[in-house]
Amino acid sequence: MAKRVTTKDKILNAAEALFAEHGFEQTSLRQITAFAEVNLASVNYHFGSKKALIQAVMARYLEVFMPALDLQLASLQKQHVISTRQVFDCFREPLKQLSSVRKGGPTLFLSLLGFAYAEIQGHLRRYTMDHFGAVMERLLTVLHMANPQLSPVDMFWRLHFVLGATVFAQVSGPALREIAAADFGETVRADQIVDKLIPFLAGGVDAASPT
Amino acid sequence: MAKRVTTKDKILNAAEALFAEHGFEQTSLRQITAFAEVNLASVNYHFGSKKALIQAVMARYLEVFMPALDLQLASLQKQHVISTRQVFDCFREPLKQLSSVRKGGPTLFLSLLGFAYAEIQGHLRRYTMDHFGAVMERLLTVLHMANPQLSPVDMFWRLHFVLGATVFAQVSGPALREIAAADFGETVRADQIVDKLIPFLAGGVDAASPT
DNA sequence: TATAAATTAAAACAGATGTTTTAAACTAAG
DNA sequence: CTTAGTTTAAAACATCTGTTTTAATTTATA
Repeated sequence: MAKRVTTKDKILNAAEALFAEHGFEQTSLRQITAFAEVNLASVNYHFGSKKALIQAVMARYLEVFMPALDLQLASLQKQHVISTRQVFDCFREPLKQLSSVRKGGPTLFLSLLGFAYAEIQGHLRRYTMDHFGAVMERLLTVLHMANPQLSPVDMFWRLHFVLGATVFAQVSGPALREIAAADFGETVRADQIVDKLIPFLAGGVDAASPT
Repeated sequence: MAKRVTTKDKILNAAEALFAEHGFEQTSLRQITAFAEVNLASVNYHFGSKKALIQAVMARYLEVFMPALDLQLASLQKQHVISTRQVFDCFREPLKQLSSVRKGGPTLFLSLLGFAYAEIQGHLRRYTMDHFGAVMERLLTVLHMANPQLSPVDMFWRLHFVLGATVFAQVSGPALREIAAADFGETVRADQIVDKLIPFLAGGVDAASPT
């Protein structure tokens, strides 16, 4: 008795695909409903508003990712000596688990996160802090364990540099992959960007403090 | 005989201020003309379109910044041994020179650049490559001199991670500075972000290659 | 000063957006 | 089968966007 695909799910899936490709603000409700082959008004009927739809799309991933990340960080936290590299490697497994949400889930999630952070900093910041504030705190804790020589404020800034590089790598990912393929003849799968990113981030965070 | 402030300059100045604060797409022509106290239609009269206005705003800074950067890079290029840190330090002086364009010019320029890159990747990429492609090539050259162990494609990716971190630090700069002040009681001037950023970037680029 | 050109002003235009309203169609319980 | 509740459909709404048009005004030229 396979349940039929509900309108609500059609909308979520269409919105997710279009959001990940073009961003939230650049994607109109008409594009979504046309792609989902449902009526325009059904978005506001099922979700109330576009903003609520965006949150619903993000929630499907965050509810899987955040607890998994928290688990990894908690496990790492038990150790007495922690490297920055280990902290960032904590993101790998939770990211992989997003494949269970959907094929290509890890890449989709990172794209969505990139656009979310790029377009609606305040909005997402509030949502993330409200729902997953504990995870973020644990992240800062283990990062500080890995880099006790860094002052809290310097770590704060570097964490946001990290976010910036990550977000951008994802948002610009498709375009950059094309250029890399054309200029260097090296095809890079979307999920391989993370492999290139993590050493860079760890190197940045581990750098000597500014004088 | 101080020349009166022309409508064209009023528009440029108002647009620059609003663009730097809210981004290009988030700033409407009506906001600009209201702030500049000029008629709405005068934008299209003097510039032709909003896109052309954006380019005009950017050009005022790029025409000062890019040649100055090229000079720094060319000077560094004469040396036989170059560190990544030296490459990034090449940006400091050209940035400072933007104070001659306007008070707070360096910060304004970085904000504009951040929004430009975040919102209209292709558009700005084309413009930059068309007008200042030689500078970008020289930048890649010296970066490769500083890191001969990195493959061209890896350097390509890291350069864009650098861009992402930089852009984001600037776009999110004001908000982050507020948070840093509130949470850590440390006030950071806008131009000091660069001091925190450069060590991070150099550390990231210098990191060992991914296995 | 008279005339031509350049600039400014006000209004309308054409298109897109998120949202709401109203009615129709479907679905499930009594 | 009938009815009540849920869902879908079509249209209109209100607002905003960049742009164009037309006329008035200012500026500069001869």
